[in-house]
Amino acid sequence: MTSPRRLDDDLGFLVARANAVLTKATNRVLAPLGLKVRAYSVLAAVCDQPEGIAQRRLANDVGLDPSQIVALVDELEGRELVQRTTDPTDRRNKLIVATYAGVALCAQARERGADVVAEYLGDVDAGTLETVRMALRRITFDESAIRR
Amino acid sequence: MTSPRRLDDDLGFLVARANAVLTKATNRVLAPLGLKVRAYSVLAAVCDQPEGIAQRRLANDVGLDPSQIVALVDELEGRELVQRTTDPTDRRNKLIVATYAGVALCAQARERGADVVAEYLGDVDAGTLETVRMALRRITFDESAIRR
DNA sequence: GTCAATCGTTTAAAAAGTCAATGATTGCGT
DNA sequence: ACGCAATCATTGACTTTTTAAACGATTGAC
Repeated sequence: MTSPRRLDDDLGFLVARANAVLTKATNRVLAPLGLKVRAYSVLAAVCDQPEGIAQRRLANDVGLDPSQIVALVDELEGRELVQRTTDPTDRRNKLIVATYAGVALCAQARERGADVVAEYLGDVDAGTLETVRMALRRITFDESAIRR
Repeated sequence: MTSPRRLDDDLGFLVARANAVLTKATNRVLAPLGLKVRAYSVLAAVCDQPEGIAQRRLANDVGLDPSQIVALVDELEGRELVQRTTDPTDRRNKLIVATYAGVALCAQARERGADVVAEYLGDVDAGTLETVRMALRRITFDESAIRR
């Protein structure tokens, strides 16, 4: 009914381009920390769950295939940012927990990521910023929408 | 200064996840038209320039590497959705123009893409929707921001 | 009229995403 | 107690997307 008239009115296109820009810029500022956005998102998701999180849930939370999580956790574990232990209550699960160093690095990465966003949206007031987040969350997490 | 406390407060992360969701869903609805989002964006960018557009500018408009445009335009040209002619005023340029069929298919694709967005954000009022677009456009096109 | 720059194109390599299969482990039904 | 289906992490193969360097053709500037 209300198709966009021009390409840069197309929300899907805008999200894609914004993602490309933000990913590139964020990768650049995360490079000194030895992280890329994918590794950062995994680390952050782990840090969000101090009790530890199963890789399955991790994959779901960050929106990646479980097979990719393996390599990413491997890398974080190798750098001692994260610990991998088998869940005693269900030995199929591997519980991932962030180390002190992991939490610290994550905080730095968060800061730098926020700087990038501020670089582009610094002069946007907090209210509209939250509106944007809300819309994106709806796309990302809305269970009612038909997917798959 | 104001880092996100949790991963799903991170705007960059939200954009990335929303992009994944929208891309997947849009690819699905475009499949019957024989298009994917990348080809659609190229076709749409061409349709936005009825006088024709050079591939270089095309690459810039859709945010893809010029080398990718070659293959995408090749495909569209093979399907007669687009015509490629060398610019008489500058024979280095190739001018891309959409055919009738191209414009028609683009309109269909636009419609289907809009349907996907409506699926997720249908109950969001037009005002906030435009706010979201504005923010994304700022990220995508803001020349003042430090890039590259 | 030479030289640097720009264009489209080709090619190669890296990164990211998709998908099926495997072995270990669990919970359920019987 | 036992077998069966389901779930988990992991591996491997495969496709798509991204990134980068190089090339010949063409142009504009000096």
